[in-house]
Parts: sequence; C-alpha cells; structure tokens
Amino acid sequence: MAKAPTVYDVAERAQVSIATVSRVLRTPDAVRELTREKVLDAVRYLGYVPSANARGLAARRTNVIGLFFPGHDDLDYAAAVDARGDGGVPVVVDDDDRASETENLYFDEVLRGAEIEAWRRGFALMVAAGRGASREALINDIAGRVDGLAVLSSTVSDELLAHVARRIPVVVLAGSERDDGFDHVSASNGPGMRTMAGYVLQQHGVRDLVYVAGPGDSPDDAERLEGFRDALRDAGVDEATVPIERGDFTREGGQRIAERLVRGDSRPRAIVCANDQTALGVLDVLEQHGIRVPEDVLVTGFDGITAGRHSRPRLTTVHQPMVELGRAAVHAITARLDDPGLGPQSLTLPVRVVLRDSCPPV
Amino acid sequence: MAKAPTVYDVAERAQVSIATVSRVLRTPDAVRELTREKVLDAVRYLGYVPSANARGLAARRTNVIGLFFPGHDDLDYAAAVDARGDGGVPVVVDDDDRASETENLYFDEVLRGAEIEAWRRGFALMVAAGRGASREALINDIAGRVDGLAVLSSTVSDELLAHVARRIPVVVLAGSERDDGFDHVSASNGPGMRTMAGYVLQQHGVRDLVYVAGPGDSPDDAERLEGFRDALRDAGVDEATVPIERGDFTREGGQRIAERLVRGDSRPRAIVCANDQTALGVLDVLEQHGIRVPEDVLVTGFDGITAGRHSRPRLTTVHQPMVELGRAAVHAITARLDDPGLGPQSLTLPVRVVLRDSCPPV
DNA sequence: CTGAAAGCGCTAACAC
DNA sequence: GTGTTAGCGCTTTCAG
Repeated sequence: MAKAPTVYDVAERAQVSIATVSRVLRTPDAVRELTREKVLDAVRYLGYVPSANARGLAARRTNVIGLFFPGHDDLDYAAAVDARGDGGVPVVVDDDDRASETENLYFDEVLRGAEIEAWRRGFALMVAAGRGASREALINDIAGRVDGLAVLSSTVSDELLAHVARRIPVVVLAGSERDDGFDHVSASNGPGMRTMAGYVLQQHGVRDLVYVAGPGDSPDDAERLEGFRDALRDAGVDEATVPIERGDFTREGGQRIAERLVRGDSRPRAIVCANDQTALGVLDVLEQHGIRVPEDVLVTGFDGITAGRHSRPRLTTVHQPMVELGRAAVHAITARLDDPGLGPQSLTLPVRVVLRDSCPPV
Repeated sequence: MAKAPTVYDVAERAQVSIATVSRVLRTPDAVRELTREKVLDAVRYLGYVPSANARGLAARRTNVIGLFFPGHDDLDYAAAVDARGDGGVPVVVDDDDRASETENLYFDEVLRGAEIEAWRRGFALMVAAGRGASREALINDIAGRVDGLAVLSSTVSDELLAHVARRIPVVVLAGSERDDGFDHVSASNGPGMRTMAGYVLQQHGVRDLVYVAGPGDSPDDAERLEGFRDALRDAGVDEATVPIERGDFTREGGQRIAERLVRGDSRPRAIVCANDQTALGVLDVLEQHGIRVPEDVLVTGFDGITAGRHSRPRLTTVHQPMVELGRAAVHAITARLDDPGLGPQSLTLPVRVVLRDSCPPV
C-alpha cells in the first residue's frame, strides 16, 4: 500500500501518454491492439487501480446511487467488538428472543432490490442508516457522493431533502405521493387495506370489528386507514360503530392494545391491523388468553414480513413487494438521470392479499 | 439541479476565499464566528453540497468502506420493474414458497453489522454483489472508490484480491485464515462443529450417524468437517464407520441426500449437517416420509439462520454471530487504516450451540 | 485568522 | 491512433 500508482505511472511504464491509458480503460476499441497490451501489462505490473474520485471529478458523475433509511434500533451501537473465540463453545438451550428478528426485514428486502437494480444498471450502491442527530450531516455527506438518492419516507425533513434535491435526483420511498416535487415509489396501501378489510366484512360477514392503526405521522398508515374506511363504506357499515385504536407499528404496541381489547366486555369478532408487527403482537396476547384464532377472532396484518408466515396461527396479510420497491426506486433515479427534464414521477406498486390461518379463505 | 454550486460560488457570495469556506466545513473552530456565519448562510442560500469526489481526491481518502459478496440468485435480474398498481388487488390463498426466503439472511445480517460499524466510525458503506463474469471489473471498480474492502471468502480469486490489496486494506470474511497476507475475520467453525457433534455423540450416545458436508471449495466447510472428525476421535468412534455425504449448502441438496438416506436399508440415528439450509432440506424429506425427529432421527445444522427457529421441528444448530462478523470486518479495516504497519490480523468470533427440538437437550 | 496557490488523478476536447 | 492540455472541486501548506 505504498503510494498507489496513477495513470502517470502506468503511462510512463507503457511508454504512452496518460490519455492513452485512460482510453484503454474506458474505450478499449479506440486503441491499437499492441498499445492496449502494453498498457494492460503495465497496469498489472504496477497493481494499478483507477481512482474513482478523480474519475468522478473529471467526468462529473459518480455512478453511485445512495439509499438512506432510518437507523436500526439503537440498542448496542456502543458495544465493542471484542469477543474472541477461545475454543470454548457454550451450549445453550434455545433462546427464543422473537423480538429482534422481525425488525429489519423490510429494509433488508428493499435494500436487496435496490442493490440488484443498481448494479444491473452499472451503478454502485451506497447505503446509509441515519441515526438521530447525525442524520443531517449524514444525508449531506452521502448526497455529495452519489448521483441520486433514495430516501425512506419520513426519515428526513422535507427541508433537508429539498436542499439535497437541488443537486441530485431524490426519490421518496413508501410515502404517499404528496405534491412535493420529489419522485415517489410506494405500494397500494389504500386499495390493499380496502380489499383486506373488505374480505373480512363481506366474505366473513363480520360486523363487529376493530381497527388498529399505526403512528399518526406515517403516510402509509394514513392511506391504510383510509382504505379501511372505504371498505366500511363499501359494506355499508357505519364508521361510528367501529373503534379505531392507535398503535405504533410495533409488536409491543399490538400487545398493549390487545390486552385492553381482551379485558373489555364486548370482544370483537375481528381485529384488522395496520401492519404485521402489530398483528403479531395481537396474536401473542390472544394466545395467552386462550382465545382461538380464527375461530373466536380473526386477525389480519399488512406488509408480508417473513415472521408472519411462521407465526401460530399463520398470519393473513397484505403483501407488499418490498424487493420491487427497492428496484423501482433505483429505476426512478436512473430514469431521471437519463432525462433530467422529467416531471415528478409517482409509481405505485401492486400488493396482494394473502390468506392464511388467522383469517382463512371462506 | 442546474449546475451544482461549488466552493467558489460560496466563497464569492460570502466574500471570503475558498480556503475559508473549506475551513468552515472541516475545521469550524479555526474560523472567526462572524466569518463562519457568513459562509454558512451562503451555503444554505445556494444549496451547496460538497463534492465527495473532489474532497476525496484532494484529501486522498474516500471515507468509504466496501463490502463485496456473491450476487443473489440470478433468478430474475432481467425482470423489468413494470408492474403498476391499477387498484385491483388480487386475493390469494397462502403461497408458501419456502425456498426464497431463507437465502440471503446470512448476508443481510453481515451487512447490517458492517453498516452499523462503518457509520459509527465515520465511514460510509458501499455494497456490491458480484455476479459471474462482471466480478472482476466490479471489484476493481469498487476498489477504486473505497478506503478498504471486506470480501466474502471464495468470491474473488486470490490474484485479484492481491492486486486490490496493493492499494487498500482487504479483509476476508468467513474464510479460514490462510497464510495469504490478508486480514481475516471468521467464526469458530471447527470448535463449533466439534462441540455440536460431540453433543450428539456423547450426550445422546449416538454411534450410528451421517455427516452431510458442503461444497468442497468452502474453507468454512472444510473446517467444520475437521471439527466433526475431531468429535469422532474424542468419542472414540472409528471414522471409517461414519459416512460423509457431500451436499452443496442448499436446501435442495439436503433433500437430495436425505432421499438417498431414507431409501437405504440402515437408517442412521443422527444426521449432522454442515449448514442450516442443508439440515432444513433433510427435515423436509424426513417429514415427508413420516420419520419422526428427534424420536427416530436427530438432525443438526450450522449457522443459526432465522428459518431454523421456525422449522418443524425447530432446528438445533451452531449459531454464528453474523452481525458481529460484519462489524468485526469493518473494525479490522479501520484498524489497519489507522495503523498501516500492522501485520496480518486474524479474528475468530465465538459461536454457540443452540439446542432446539431437532436434537434436544438430554 | 485568512488568502494565494499548488496540486490530488483523471477525462475530454482538441491537435497532430 | 495518440499526445497535449485544460480543468473537475476541494484540501492544504505557506505567507501574511
């Protein structure tokens, strides 16, 4: 790792000009075979690796796309990496901490989609999980490194986003399309929930149900609630007769609300939840109290996280195409890069209702 | 997105020199309060975002760390993102494709660990999944963009790695430490398997067992097999009496081998697998054939992927600290960046045997 | 504390 | 085909 060799070093060794070296690397066909060989030999000999910085600076583009989303749970960031295997392997019985595992599946999948699409289009992918205070600095930092940025809805202030958007295309993921001038990519939250709730109302003929919403500040949540209301209307059910509880999209939140519901005197026939985590929490509590699902109560979620396929009973849900969301986000960015003149784009990806045990097919 | 403003624009508007602008951004304390304010105002007004390329070029470091691993299944890379939500939401009954979900958990977790550690240390993280032929170009490309690179074992030829390592620190993930001059971060494969198999042999008193290995080219696999042999020796079991089947670390591979085993006349009492996927495949087949686990046959895996917690029966396994692997890799890189003089480092992270239903505690 | 000026390594006209 | 020559936008001495 002494001093990294540069085009100059390569040029000198190959007895050509630096322009030729550059050509061999970028447009090999524009160079005579023999010359090319000489240059490549020098490259190998010197261990030359082109500096993306210099290239980016000269070419005015980085060929990198950024993906920004909220940080993982702040649990143990400070924990040092100091555990060392000393040969002693502990044997433990199980250790079923259900909480941790379900959390980030959503981002993992979006990330995977973005990753696939980015490289397919010749871009590198830079990921950043913003935490608390550092967020502003972070987003600015990353913005300076990429040609375009995909940001998860509500993780960054519009103001900051606008600042960044002056420089590079920004696409907002999973938020409803507001008239904010950004590109948007999201899933059919409203129609999805409308169909799900409609199934409960129409096919199962339920009239006595409860809706467990998410935190008020989420656009996704708002759309789902709206879809739920539509379903009530479709079924001719008076909204006033249907309680709306406010959860927070977490398993614990679902548990808390379910506790209250279970204690109440009039137990609903169905609990429609705004996301899977919440629904899983509800299932936890119902099971604890010996309430049978789906016999006594129907439960539905939204998202389609993996954990829902393995729950007992398995969770009926509205599945979002998370990988596709990631891909679409990258696609939107590259589209705008290719044609900066484009007006604001909004893509809504289809969802599907997946019937499993917690609200089975009739 | 007109022309992005530069230090010059900011300097002009703030009536200072570009050097001062740079100072305000890098070392704010070295600038008078009043001057700083003027500059910051100009920054906000102009929507200035510093170019990481220019900075990297001038400062000779990118502050980015790269993570490279094998591409995801080549399934549908070509599939275009063209599905659009038209309001019609399909309702489907279940659709339990078990295959797809378990695949990339390992990378997802490593990635998460790397991500956490990178940002904690002030580095951005660039991820790249290399596919087939493009791999060489890719790795070179990414190498030019980062200050250090973590590579998953056996995804890149040693030759290429050596080339890259001349320029930046490279750490190999999850491969055994060979004397190749690279830094290594891995888990206690050998001791882990030795303990796991030892448990089967000693605690359950099994003598009649089969080992299902992975693909021959994986160093992890080799270490695990070695650990298995050690366990046999520990238990005084003649190696010659224990069949070693060769799988390929996939669920299908496990199924294939289990089919053979089930058909054979002498059914083993235990099947020790080199990874979880394989073990899950084995479980699939045993269940199909009505063979009870653990009553008739014990099954163990290795890795600790989430799917193993949800299988029926739940899978006993050796758990690797995947998130920690990612963190440790990044840590190793930053350590070397701080002190380039360091000799080759090798970190082996501890694993633990997790007893679940498929091979329960005695 | 602030400014002037010299690069960092590469690309992209533009000549030859 | 190949070489020359400007920059790209920022950091960093070195003066002042």
